[in-house]
Amino acid sequence: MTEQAPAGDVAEGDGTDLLAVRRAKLDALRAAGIEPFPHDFDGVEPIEAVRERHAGLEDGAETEVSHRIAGRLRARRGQGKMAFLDLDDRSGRIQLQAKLDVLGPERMSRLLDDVDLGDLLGIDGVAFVSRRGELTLRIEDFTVLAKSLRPPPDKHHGLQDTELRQRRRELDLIGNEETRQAFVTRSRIVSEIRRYLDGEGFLEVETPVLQPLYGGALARPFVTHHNALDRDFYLRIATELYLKRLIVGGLERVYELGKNFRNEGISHKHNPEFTMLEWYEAYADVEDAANRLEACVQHVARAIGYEGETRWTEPWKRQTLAGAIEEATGIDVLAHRSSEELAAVIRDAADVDLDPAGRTWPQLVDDLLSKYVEPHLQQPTMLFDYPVELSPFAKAKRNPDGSETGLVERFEAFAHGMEIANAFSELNDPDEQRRRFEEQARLELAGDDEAQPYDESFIEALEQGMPPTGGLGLGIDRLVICMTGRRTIREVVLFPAMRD
RNA sequence: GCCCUGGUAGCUCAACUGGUUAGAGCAGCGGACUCUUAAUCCGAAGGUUGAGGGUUCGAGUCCCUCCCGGGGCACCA
Repeated sequence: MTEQAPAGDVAEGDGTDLLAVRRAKLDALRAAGIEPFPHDFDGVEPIEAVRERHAGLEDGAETEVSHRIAGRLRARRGQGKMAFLDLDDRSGRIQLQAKLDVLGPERMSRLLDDVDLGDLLGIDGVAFVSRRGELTLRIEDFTVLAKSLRPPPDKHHGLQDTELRQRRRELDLIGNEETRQAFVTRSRIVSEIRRYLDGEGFLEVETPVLQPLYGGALARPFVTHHNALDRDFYLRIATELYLKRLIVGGLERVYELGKNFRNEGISHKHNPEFTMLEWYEAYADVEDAANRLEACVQHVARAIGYEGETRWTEPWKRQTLAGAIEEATGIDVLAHRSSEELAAVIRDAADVDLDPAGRTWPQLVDDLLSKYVEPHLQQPTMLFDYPVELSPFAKAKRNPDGSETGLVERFEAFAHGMEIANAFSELNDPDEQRRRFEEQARLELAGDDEAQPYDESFIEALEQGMPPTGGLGLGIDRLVICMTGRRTIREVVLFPAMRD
């Protein structure tokens, strides 16, 4: 960071020390009896509302309507005895006109000499439309609301440097309209998801972030330490197990929308902390979860006025996982249920370039999915019927004749080549759940370092009796990527993880 | 963790094959201008080229180490 200029030596200068120049103007305002950091400014109207009020006026039209607005000074086009300025607030931008014959020499000089681009101003002005058709407020009075002591980003190019944009997001938000739009949209997406679920009788709940044992997903956790208890805790990797205990407790429809933490690599679709929605619905199954996901996302897309290429509001494509893999690679994974057998088929497949050495059977299926299927799923798609080995918390799918399929009732939803959601008919047979945990332990020994730890208190909860339940997890950051047309998770997380 | 690639003024970008004093625009400073909108015009400024070392008569440019981004691989959602 740049050093602050020493106080005092700022009254005169050649203008090369940008910070000193701004501090000198701060002093000049105070010397003129103007408080540069006042406490409030009442009765402010959003710029967007001013625009709506005067929509349709002709070029050159005058009004007698006065407005009070507030925002950041973005540009100034001086003309001696008259000047145009642009002011931004969250809702948009509007042009201001400052005239010597309206403001008088004293206030005109304050506005043009002591106010800088980037300062926060309150404006009282009368609306008119310029000769060239721009809605403008003629400034009757103005108030400095906060002096800006650092220069703003380039008024035309904004802030381009990706590192600066993420480390100093406030500058990105000031300088880049698209950034502000993306985060406003993110906020609306989250609130519309809540509105939908609340309207469907779900309760929003909060479960522990610090957990004595992590679980509910396949991932490595962060570890932290509680001093008074002198023991380690894990930051949650999922809310799944606690939420299901609430279903056991009779809350029937619950959701939690919050941060999860996974100690994995960082990429354009992975941030160490990320926002996840999970909901659980008693007396429902995977089909109900699928229909509800579709309804929920469709509600959101309509509510935010989504206008991109993705067909959220049409019925989503649904197919089986095995079918999608076979379509893409010609390999029928269900016909080769051991790692050795599947590895041999993968080696023989002409169009498949994967090294199956040392991979377990579920890992191989996952490899095929991630490399040959997932990247091509641009439009919303649900893949059903996952192998039981990949799904330790999902209920088995049965053939009509009652025979085993080796599959579970589960789907994952994809869009823009990314997984965005994961859902299943929740396993509620405690003995079967215990066997799945033991199978996870076996996989861990076989080389899967992210297998589930055994959670006895969760088993006990299932022994208490959990109703049949449909559960779903939705990656909020990824949904926001898709709905805002951004390329990476860093573009939709305000302060993504970075080195110090 | 590995591979590739980048870091030049407050911001956005130039600078050929290693060659004079590292250049523009915006912002800032001084001046002109009462309907401009990337306002315009005149003038004067503004740089430890990410940091450190090396090669060379000479380094923004080549080499090494480190720091911080971006892309890819691996791992994951």
